[in-house]
Amino acid sequence: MYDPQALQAKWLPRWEELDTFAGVEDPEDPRPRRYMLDMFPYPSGDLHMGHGEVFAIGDVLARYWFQKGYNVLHPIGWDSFGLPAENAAIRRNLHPAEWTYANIDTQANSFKRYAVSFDWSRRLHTSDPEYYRWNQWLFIRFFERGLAYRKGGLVNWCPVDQTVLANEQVVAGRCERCDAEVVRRELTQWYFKITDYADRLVDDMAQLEGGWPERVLTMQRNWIGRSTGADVEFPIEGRDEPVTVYTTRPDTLYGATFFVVAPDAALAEEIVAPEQREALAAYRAQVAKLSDIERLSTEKEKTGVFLGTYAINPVNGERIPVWAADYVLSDYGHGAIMAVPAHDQRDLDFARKFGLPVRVVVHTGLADPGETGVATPGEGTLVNSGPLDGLAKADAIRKIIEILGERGTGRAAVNFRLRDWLLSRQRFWGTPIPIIHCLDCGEVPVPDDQLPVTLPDMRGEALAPKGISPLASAEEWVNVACPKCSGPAKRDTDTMDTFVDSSWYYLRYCDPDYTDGPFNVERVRKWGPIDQYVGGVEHAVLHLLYSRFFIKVLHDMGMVDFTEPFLRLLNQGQVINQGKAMSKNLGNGVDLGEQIDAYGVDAVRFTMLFAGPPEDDIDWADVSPAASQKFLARALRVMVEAGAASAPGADFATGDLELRKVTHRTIDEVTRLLDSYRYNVALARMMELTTAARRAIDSGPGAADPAVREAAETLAVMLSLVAPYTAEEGWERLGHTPSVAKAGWPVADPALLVQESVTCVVQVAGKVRDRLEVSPDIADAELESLALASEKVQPYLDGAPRKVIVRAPKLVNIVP
RNA sequence: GCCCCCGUAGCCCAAUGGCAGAGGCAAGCCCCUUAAAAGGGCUGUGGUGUGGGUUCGAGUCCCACCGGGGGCACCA
Repeated sequence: MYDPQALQAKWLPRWEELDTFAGVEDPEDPRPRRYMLDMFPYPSGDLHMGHGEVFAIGDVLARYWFQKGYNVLHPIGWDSFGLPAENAAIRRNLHPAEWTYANIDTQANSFKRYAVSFDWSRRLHTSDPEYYRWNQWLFIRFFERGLAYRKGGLVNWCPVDQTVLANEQVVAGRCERCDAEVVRRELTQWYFKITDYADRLVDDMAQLEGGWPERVLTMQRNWIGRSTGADVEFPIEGRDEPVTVYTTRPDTLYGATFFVVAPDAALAEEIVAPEQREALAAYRAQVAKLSDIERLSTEKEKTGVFLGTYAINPVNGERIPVWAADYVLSDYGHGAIMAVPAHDQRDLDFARKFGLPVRVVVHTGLADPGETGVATPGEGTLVNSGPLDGLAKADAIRKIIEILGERGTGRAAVNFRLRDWLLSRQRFWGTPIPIIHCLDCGEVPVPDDQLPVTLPDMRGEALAPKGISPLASAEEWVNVACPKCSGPAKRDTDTMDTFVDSSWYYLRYCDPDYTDGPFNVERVRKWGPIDQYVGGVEHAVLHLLYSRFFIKVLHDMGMVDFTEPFLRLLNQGQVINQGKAMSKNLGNGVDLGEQIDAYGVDAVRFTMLFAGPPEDDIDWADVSPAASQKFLARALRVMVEAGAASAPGADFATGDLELRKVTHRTIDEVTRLLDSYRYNVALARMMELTTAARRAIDSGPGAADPAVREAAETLAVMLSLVAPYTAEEGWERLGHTPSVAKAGWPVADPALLVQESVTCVVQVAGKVRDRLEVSPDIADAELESLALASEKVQPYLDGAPRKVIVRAPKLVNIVP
């Protein structure tokens, strides 16, 4: 009788004692190192089905590498700062730490039961002062390098969470966390200068090709949005300084028929003619009322207002009207554009709405945009463009940049969609920003020897969001002496985005108790970068982009010797139920703990991995943990019966040849399948091996045959990756000492992989007409004559064949 | 609207351009059993969403369309 709960009760305490996966930092350790990392969890409650999947996937790989003889780093920690703890604390009149650390304990116990091969000695929590101290230390280093700065401007404000958000945390105008519609607010906030690294963030993706899912790379590329073009200076009537615009199509400069500035930019107010001032003010008010969601709608009609002033086209001296319109963004490029309606759909829509002229300057062979309303952004020959006439796009761009350069009114330029990372938050449960504001000295970093700046003791109602950070009301905490002049000063009361915490936690795992810096540089040199990262695709442009940025900065600081943190990335699918995401509303939730209680840890892990490729979603309604349990019981019986019939150390060479071949073919295939992350197929092969061993026991050479032991031992080791309890029990029943995790990965004997004969298919015109048993190393010519001589083939041949394709030893195709 | 991925048996899924089926679920049948459960075994008529194309040969490569999923969507 297979009793998974009994196996768990038996082995879990034994494993605690054995501590098989404790980290080894012995410099003499000859094993090559590997770093396997799962995205660390947020302690929102107990582990759920999604955790069950990610950690099952990660654990197979970690255990596989361990069995193969690598020194594996496979750590766990908690991303334990964040809003849910704070909201829970307000609701229940607690300190956020109470809720947080209770959940961490729950999750830690669940992880242990789930038998994930973590090195528990490296555990960390980002909400520990020993951890966030180093967030502060890093912040100050960034500040010193000009990479952390404060500026005022329009920011995204989440009215529900009562804090600002980074651009990356706004999805289609809504808060990524709580889905509330964000509003724009004018506020002074802290930023990390990620835009300084925009080029490298794009260029270094070359290192990740093949190791990261293509779609994640695409999403990052889109997010960064690098484009190349030119800056062109347009004089404005009645203004001393020209206004620069950015365009990706400088070749169409002669087609500019009007000029547009962002209505919310200072420039609009500055250049508006007195008689249009009122109109602009009204338009600005109208625009300000729009939500982001309305503003971003592509369905929206173009709106705008004439500013009563004119710009001068620098290449032909033409006078073109200046408008303000909200389809021009104040924070991209220079907040102003030259409008070329013939070759840009947005400009054309605007021109048609307001009766502005359309001039074709690229002959594309398509109908006149002025007539059709369809812009022609494609390639073509330049016309109506003075010196550019007759040129193709690329040449025209080169030429016009040259002309502008000579006159000093333009130059080649690169622009990015990426904005700086807004990192301050008006919430409590995060890392205090280690800056002291002094009236005389300005922004003064807290001296390193005074770190960490710990959070004041606040709980319950005191944490309720008020639109400013709760820390502001902790007066004793806020008021300090300026570290520079000792005068009265105030601490910065914002806390850091928790994505700061997760941008470098994987470095600290290498030596989590290190006290001389955020991480042990030598240890990171040894362990880094991460060989395999496993986690959800929801972080494609959040955590993953921020981490890449951090590593590049740390590289420039000389603290790490690599430029990309994660060499390989695997995005596991979601666990869904009945075709839909699990949710309370739908009432289709499945609880991980309940599944484990019903079927056992091993069966749940097995089911997660067997369901399909790891990146596919698993519909729990389509899979059968009961069937997984049945298989594990069957596998364990094979191991138990083999163990009862023979002793360890048998000479496998004397065993049944047929079974031995199956075993070794399985080793060969499973090894290759695991190397390519095809766990579902690898498990199918293990099931086949189990069936073969079963058959050998029942109707073959019998349980005592050494080949049966060999198969059973192989099975125990392979299953240890997926079903550690079952495998451990089987390993013991086979007469071995725990732990099976240390048994070592089996190696296929090449002599047992060769087949004496292969079935060769003989086709005539693609249809199978005969099968021949041939030697696997038969020569093409011999196989061809054998095939042509076949009696079954003869009737289909009419004289000499036109062509014979031979793919020895498996196929011959005769074309009559 | 643009880009990417995926459509194989009732279901989940396999198949270096070479016999469409490895594994599992469900279903049916058989053995074991007094019986049931447990256990062991047997059973696959879909020709790979549709239509073209390339090839000696296409589930696999190319084109178009249909269906599902995802990303981007005033970034000049």
